[in-house]
Amino acid sequence: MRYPTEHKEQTRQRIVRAASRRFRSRGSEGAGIGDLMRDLKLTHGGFYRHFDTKEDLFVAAFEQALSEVGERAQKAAATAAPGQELKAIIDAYLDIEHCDDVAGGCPVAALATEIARRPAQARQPFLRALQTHVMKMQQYVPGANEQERRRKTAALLSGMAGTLAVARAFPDVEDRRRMLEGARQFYLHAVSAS
Amino acid sequence: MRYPTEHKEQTRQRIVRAASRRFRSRGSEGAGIGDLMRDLKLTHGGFYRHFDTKEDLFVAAFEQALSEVGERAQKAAATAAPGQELKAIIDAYLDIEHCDDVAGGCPVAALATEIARRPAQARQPFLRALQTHVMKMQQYVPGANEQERRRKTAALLSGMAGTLAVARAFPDVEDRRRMLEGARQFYLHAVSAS
DNA sequence: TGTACATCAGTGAACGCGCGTTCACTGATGTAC
DNA sequence: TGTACATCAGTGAACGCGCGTTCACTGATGTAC
Repeated sequence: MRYPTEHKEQTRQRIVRAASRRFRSRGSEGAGIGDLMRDLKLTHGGFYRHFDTKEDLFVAAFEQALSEVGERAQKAAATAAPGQELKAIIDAYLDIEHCDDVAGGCPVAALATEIARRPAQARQPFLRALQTHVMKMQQYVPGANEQERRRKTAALLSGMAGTLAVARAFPDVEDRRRMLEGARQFYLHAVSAS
Repeated sequence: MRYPTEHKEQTRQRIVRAASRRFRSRGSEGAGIGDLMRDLKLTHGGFYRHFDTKEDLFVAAFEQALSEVGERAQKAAATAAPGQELKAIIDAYLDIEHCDDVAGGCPVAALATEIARRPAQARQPFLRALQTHVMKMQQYVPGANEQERRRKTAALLSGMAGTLAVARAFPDVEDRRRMLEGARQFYLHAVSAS
């Protein structure tokens, strides 16, 4: 059957959004094309009308997730009291709800190790997405010049991602809360002007 | 053929050490039993004389790797000038050689996301190993009381692991160096007395 | 001292399963005439 | 306006491959008598 003109693009977006959640929850190897398409009430064969390979989907899903996270951070900054933007970003990132929502959370915290394992050429789209994200975020980080702000931003974001990933290993929610609270103080102190 | 009494234990250790490196490089799903045993000049069937499942091996490999990393950190602290122990630990961890030696490096930086994905019960041995590691390290971190030192240690170690994982995604060694250098300053500042 | 048997780390064929990918096919709608 | 054909998102069987695990077997050495 033939579909309306915009139908294909809509299906593609549904695939990317669902995949983005599945990859974050289960990793790139743990999430299969068949299950994904079944959840969308489609069959696995149709997947290849939208993507050449699973890897292409993984890239699109990562980019999608990272831009979501970036927007959420900017929203947190926008609604913060003046001068409290960075604190708001840190608090929102190291939040228990973010910690417990792996599928909807930061893809760096969920997938960083898998990206580093890919061959160098396959990493390029991820790196571009990461660099764009850091550039968007560095405006909120204090520092003497752009380079310093940039490096602090990279350290802060990658550090918080690591903390979130480790906190997620703890089955007890109170353990996670304590770890996140400790980390909020730690990172807040780390970014304060020296 | 029958082997000397200690032979089995030696083989087991060879398997764990080799697996520990392979898991860190390739992830728990990317490293197969067949390849692993072949590298050790053994066949895959013999594996099950030493471990019931691949998961058991993964646990042993993680513990092995984390204790190696802990010993290396303590060695760095032991050879540092008085008062410079923590700086020595941070510098050794965020070192370009550590960054580029995934197989021999910190298993938290290489595998944290995979551990968080396991069912709660399967995570327990990893958590025990992590907690032991944090307890060994907290003596080097300043703080008003043990709880504060402990939380700072957890934030520092998980943060540095995240930074290392992200740095490894960059194909260019100078990019990695810059990121590590920025992070060293960041974490050094973060742990300094407020 | 000699002999028969037990042990058990390691071997390698085989099994079962999941998964990414391919491909011939479907059928509703758009388009050409 | 009507008709024949083209399009193409989606279907579902099939393929190939890798991998974790099982299992009957091997054979050198230890042990019992």
